[in-house]
Amino acid sequence: MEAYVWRKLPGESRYQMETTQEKTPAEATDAGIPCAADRLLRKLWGQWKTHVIYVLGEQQACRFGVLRRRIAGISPKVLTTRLRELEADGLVWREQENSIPPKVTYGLTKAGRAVHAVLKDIEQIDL
Amino acid sequence: MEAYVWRKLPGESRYQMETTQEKTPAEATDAGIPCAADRLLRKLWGQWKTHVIYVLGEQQACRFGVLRRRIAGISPKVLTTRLRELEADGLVWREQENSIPPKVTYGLTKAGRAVHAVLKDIEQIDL
DNA sequence: CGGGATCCGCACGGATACTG
DNA sequence: CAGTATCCGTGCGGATCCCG
Repeated sequence: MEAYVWRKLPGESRYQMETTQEKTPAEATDAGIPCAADRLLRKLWGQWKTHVIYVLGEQQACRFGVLRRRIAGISPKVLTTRLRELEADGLVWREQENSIPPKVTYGLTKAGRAVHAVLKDIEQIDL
Repeated sequence: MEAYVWRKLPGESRYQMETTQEKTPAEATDAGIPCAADRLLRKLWGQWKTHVIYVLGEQQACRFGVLRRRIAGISPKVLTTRLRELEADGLVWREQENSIPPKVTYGLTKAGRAVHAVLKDIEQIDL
């Protein structure tokens, strides 16, 4: 592998490079695999997500307003969005009581608690 | 906590809400702490980063071109950027040989190997 | 080979206002 | 209370070209 041709031809000002396609089947296929860890970590991308998991992990359940107050600086819109994403990813459940005033409670699913545990582990390791 | 006043005044069409500032000092301070796990995970945000760590983790050291070929679809510019970020975060080292043709080698630092291990762990857990 | 320089689109997050 | 609706700036990633 790693063979190539690279030279400055006489009379040319620029260098020329010709790669001789030496990609092995292995090299061609073993790329592109979105690794398992990546799938999980992507669910935690974006601001606030880990923070939400943390707060929800400490309590059993939590209402929107409490969450919002415990996560200083987050706007309601963003908090809603993050919660919806986490819910779609199966990490968070949502329970709505159609009363006046409205009352919505959030909590971690089993998967969510697993992620919370992972976060705790990572926190221990740190660097 | 969680006390509030909320009512529809006679003659008004909209509801009124007055929050009585009930934030406890605890609630006010325990937010905003960027948790340790977050610090580490942020280093892995953005596309390709975990992939780069993976590939570098499997070999001891790796040249730019090889890396590029093993990560299908990444552009050289983006790969460079990611590598520079990982280097700045202390996860990757870089060794340059000022020859013609240039020859640059990358590898994981101790911290990088730790992260690689974490990735492997997460992969096991998955969901 | 291993990049740097540039341009460009758009998704993401923030701010503000409104509502049943 | 627990959201939606709207606007808006920027940052990230991709594409392209260049270079010793």
